[in-house]
Amino acid sequence: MDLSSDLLRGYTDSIILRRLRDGESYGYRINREISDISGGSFELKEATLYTAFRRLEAAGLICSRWGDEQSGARRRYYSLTEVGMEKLSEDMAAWKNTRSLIDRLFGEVEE
Amino acid sequence: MDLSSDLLRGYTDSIILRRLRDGESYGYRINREISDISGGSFELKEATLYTAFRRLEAAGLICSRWGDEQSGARRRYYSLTEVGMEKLSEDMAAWKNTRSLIDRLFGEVEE
DNA sequence: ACGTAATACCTCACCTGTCAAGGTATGTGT
DNA sequence: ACACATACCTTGACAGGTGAGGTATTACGT
Repeated sequence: MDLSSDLLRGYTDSIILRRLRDGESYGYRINREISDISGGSFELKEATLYTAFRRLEAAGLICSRWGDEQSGARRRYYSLTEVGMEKLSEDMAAWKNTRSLIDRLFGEVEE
Repeated sequence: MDLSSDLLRGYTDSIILRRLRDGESYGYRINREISDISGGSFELKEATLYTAFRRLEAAGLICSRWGDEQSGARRRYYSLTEVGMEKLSEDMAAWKNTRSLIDRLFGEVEE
């Protein structure tokens, strides 16, 4: 089952932040990890991913440096700032609330 | 805790459809119900709500009729079409998948 | 008589995030 | 030589959410 990214809109930033919580990483790898975790049912489009990096860096949630690869394509490495770590915590807490809210809104019994 | 509606974008349509599953209703009431269920932490903006009605009706998921209130403001009543009911079922199934995906993407242990 | 609030509907212009479609460059396998 | 994987990037169009505005009816207090 393919998941429409409309349903994940609003989570892209947090998903990327989460990928960086375990340490520095780069775009292509993050994208593959997300695709792997989702079992292929979802993947960020490149345009979305790189737009998100710009947004997150401008907001001071991540920072970047160019890698010094001796061979292969150059990579830009991103890492979480302290503000970014706090934001991630808030986002994960907000997710629990949102999840329970949507569950209730879709619930079988209310009123 | 206030929920950013960015996190709920993509669910507005389904949430409205769900409100109509128990029978005909109208905008103002639907909005109040959503607000009640969320305990006041979330409510659709009017512009969002009425935009959604247009969209859903154009898509053939709901249909509308003007009420014949003897007093008070006029109401436009909406109800689910068959296509709308099917769409709601699909949306609720998609939600379960999305929920589990985000849980995994936010998960503490993977790889 | 007048103002205010609740009910109930609506539209327009703007903003933001997604993404198709393009692009660049390096290294590996055939 | 050519395709493919890795790895990055930008532009323009599009869709949904929303602030700010609007209309109309009824009820209540002063």
